[in-house]
Amino acid sequence: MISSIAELISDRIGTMPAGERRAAQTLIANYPLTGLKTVAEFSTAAGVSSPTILRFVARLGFQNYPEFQSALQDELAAQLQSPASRTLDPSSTGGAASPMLEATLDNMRETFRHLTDKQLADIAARLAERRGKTFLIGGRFTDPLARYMAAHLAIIQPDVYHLAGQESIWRDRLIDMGKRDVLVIFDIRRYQESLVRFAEKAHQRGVQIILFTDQWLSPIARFARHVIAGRTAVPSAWDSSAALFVVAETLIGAVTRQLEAAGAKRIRDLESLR
Amino acid sequence: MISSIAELISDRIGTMPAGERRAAQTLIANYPLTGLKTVAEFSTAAGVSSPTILRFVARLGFQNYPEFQSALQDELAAQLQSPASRTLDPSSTGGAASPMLEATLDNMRETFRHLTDKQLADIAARLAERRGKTFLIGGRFTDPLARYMAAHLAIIQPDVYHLAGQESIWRDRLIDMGKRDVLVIFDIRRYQESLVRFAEKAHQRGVQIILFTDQWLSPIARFARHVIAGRTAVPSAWDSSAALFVVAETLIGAVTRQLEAAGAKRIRDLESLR
DNA sequence: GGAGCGCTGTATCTTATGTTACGTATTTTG
DNA sequence: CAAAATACGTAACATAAGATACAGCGCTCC
Repeated sequence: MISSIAELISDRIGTMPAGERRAAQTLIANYPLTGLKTVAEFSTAAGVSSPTILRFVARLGFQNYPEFQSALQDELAAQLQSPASRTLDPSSTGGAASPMLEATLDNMRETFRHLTDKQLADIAARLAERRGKTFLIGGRFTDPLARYMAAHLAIIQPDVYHLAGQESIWRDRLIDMGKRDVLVIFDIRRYQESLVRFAEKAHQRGVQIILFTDQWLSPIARFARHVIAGRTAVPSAWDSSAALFVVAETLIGAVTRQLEAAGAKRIRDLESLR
Repeated sequence: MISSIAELISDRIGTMPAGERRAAQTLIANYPLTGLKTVAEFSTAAGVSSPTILRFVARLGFQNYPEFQSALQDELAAQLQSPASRTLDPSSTGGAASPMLEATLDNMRETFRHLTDKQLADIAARLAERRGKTFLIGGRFTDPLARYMAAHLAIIQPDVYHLAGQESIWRDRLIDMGKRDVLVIFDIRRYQESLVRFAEKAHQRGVQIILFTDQWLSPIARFARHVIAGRTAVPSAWDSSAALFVVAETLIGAVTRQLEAAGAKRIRDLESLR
C-alpha cells in the first residue's frame, strides 16, 4: 500500500522519462519543501522546464499542481502533529556522547529514508548485469569511496575499473566506454568541474551513470540514470561522506547477493576468501 | 532574540487588533501549515477577510505575503533537517527498512561506546602535533579509508603522506620514519601479513602507531600506541568498515578544530575552500 | 450622547502563476 | 539505418492569487 507521496514517487520513478525523473529526485532530495514552492521555482531547482514539472505531477495522478501541493501539505500536517516522537533516541548512547556521531547517525537514517529498497535493488541489478564494463571515479575527497567500492566489485565480477590519476588519463578511457557500460561517480560539494565534463562526455557516449552525491545534487545529476543523494551535514569543518559510504556498502552487499543468486561461478571462489 | 516566526507572533500578539489576533491564533494552532496556504484559505480558516491576513503579515514585518511564506518554508526546512525533531517514526522507516543499515548504526553506537572522548582527544592531539611526519596506510579494503583521511589531513597540515602501491615501495619509506613520526594503519580481517611486518619495523624505529582495526584486533595492536576497535559485523558477505570510517571523520574534525584553536596559519586558508 | 478615530470587510485591480498548444529534439522500434 | 513515437522546451494564454482603495461599522473618549 502506498501511504505517502514519497513512496508513490519512488514506486514510479523507474517508469519516468529523464526529465521527470530529475524532478522526482530533486523533490525527494529535499522532501517535501521543493513541492511547496511554485512551479517555476521547482523547475529551476530541478533544472527542467515548468511543463515537465506539471507532467510529473500529472503522472503521479494529480489533476493539477494545487491539488498536488494540498496533498503534500496534508502529509506534512500529519507528520508534524504526530505524537512528537522525538527523543526516541535509544539513549543507550546517552545522546551526549558525540555530536558528530549523532549527526552522522541522523544523516544515515535520513539518507535511507529517501532511498527505497526498490531503488537500491534496481541499481544493484544494473551493477550485477554483466553486459558491459563498470567504471568508478570520485572527486577530491570522495575518490576513496570509489576505490572502496571498486575493490569489492572487482572481486566478484570482471571488468571493473577504478579511474585514477590525472584528468587526462581517464578522459582517454572514454574510448572504451559505450552504451553497455556503467559509470559510478561520487561527487559532493564543491562539485568538480572536471568530473562534470567527464560525466557529460560519458553520457554522450551512452554510458549509464550512477551518481553518488549530496542532498544538493551535483550538476552531474542531469546526466545520471540513478542518483543517490546522501546527507553530508555534520558539526565539523568538513562535510561527511559517511552516509554515502554506507550506501556503497549496502550496494556492494546487494550486488554480491544477486550474483550469488544467479549462481555466477566466480562467486564460489569467494568462499575461499573468507 | 527572536529566532522563529512563532515567537515573533506571540511577542506581538498583545498589540494586535481583534481580527489580526484571530489570524495569529489560527496560525499558531496549526503552525505553520496554515501560513503556507493561500491568503483566501488562511482568511476563511481564521474567519476573517483577506486584507486582515495581509495586514497581519505586514505587522510582523514582512513586505508581502510571499515573503512571509518563504520565511515559513525556510524555518520548516531547518526544522525538518535538524536531528532533534526528526520524526523517523519506527513504523515507516523502522526496522524493516534495511537490516544492513540497522546493523551499521548499531556498529557505530557500539564502537563509540567503547571509545572515550579522552581517547579521541588524545589521538587527535597527537595527530595535530606538528613535530614530525604523518604516514597513513591500509589493507586491501581499508586503504581507501587511509586515503580519505590523508586527503583531509594533508590540507590542514604539512608532511602528511599516504603510502600507496606495492609493499616494496612503502618498505623503502621506512628510512624516512623516526621517533617523531606517526603511522596510521587500517587493518581488519583478514589481517595482512605485509602490514604486520611493516608495522613491526616501523615500531622498531620508534614510530608511534595509531591502529584502526576490528573488534578482534589485528596483531598490529601489540605495536600500537593507540588502538581503535570498530565493529564490522553486518548481514553481508563482506565486513563493514563504516564504523571505522566515522571514527576517521570524527578524528579529522577534531584535528581540524585543534589546529584551528592553536591558530595555525595554514588553517585560515581553509576558509577560502568552503 | 455625540464626534472622532481605528478596525474591518467588499469590491476592484494588477500581478504572476499555472496551464496549454505547438514545434523541435531525442529516443525507440522495425 | 530509417521512420515512428515519445519527450522536452518555448511561448502564448487563462486563471487565480495577492494587493489596494474605499466605505461601513463599532469603539472610545470627550
